[in-house]
Amino acid sequence: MHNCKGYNTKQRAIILDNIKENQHNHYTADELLDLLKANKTPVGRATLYRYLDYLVQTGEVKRFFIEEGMGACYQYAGHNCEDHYHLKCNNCGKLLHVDAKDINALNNKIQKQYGFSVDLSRVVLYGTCTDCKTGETDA
Amino acid sequence: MHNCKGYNTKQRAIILDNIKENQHNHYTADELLDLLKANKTPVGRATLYRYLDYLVQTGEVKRFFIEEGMGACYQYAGHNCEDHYHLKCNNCGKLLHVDAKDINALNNKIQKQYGFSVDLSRVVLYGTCTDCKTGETDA
DNA sequence: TTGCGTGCAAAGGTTTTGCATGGCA
DNA sequence: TGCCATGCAAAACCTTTGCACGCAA
Repeated sequence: MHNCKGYNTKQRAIILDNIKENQHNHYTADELLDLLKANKTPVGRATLYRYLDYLVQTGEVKRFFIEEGMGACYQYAGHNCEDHYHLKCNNCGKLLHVDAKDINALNNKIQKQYGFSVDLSRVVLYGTCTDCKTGETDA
Repeated sequence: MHNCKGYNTKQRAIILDNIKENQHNHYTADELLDLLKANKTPVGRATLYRYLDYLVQTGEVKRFFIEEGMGACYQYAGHNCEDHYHLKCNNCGKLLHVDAKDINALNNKIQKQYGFSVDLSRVVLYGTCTDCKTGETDA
């Protein structure tokens, strides 16, 4: 699927494995580099960025912009993201996968009214999750 | 309101006036610098960034990230703040501003079902606009 | 063997910071 | 007058790119 046009290298396996095994977390590029270094399987900076770009294109990995300056965050999403969209909590960083039927209704409206086709796999709505709202913790 | 703790300088008035007068548009920092230069009222880069940060803090101006990578966009919010969200065409890059009442309905559903509060000001839906779909032109 | 993948270092673009000067109150 | 704001340039930051070598198929 994701490797039908590229080579299967040691580095790519390492990168994907690490993201996949920590799919409940999101990492910046630097954090991933550190993680891989800590696991004694370091990977070059350019290699990581290039492969992440590729994984984001295929949809296997999601890229977020959480911090308001710069520094993208990456998180494993999986292959079947078309029937889900994502809610990202600004506070705790939690990523929720939510059934797409509600947003499909919105998509149809947008389609009819504006002729615009929303790419559902890229939908990420930012906000605050239940836990962070009730706990009122500003971390 | 926004100037209760700062000085009222010529530069700040210029910056705010320009953003306010074009509140239907959004600008990157560079675009704002160019705009001010074109109006023959240039302002220093650092001054612009510093004041924009301040306006974002007070809520008078919204900052969001459209392009995946870098370059924040700024837009006057003022009193009639979150009355629209954004549709971004992946092909031609066009940015559509759309009435928020449809997505407000979605937001309410999400709120009830998942207890998640969506930050409407950050909603950007990516997809393909009418022109690019029908014309099939890759710009 | 072919040609993509890798890694290093340098370049690229955006935002922040240090410091001396200028201007508001 | 006191203090904040300004502007320039340099630094900081994240990401991309060029190039020579290495490795998968």
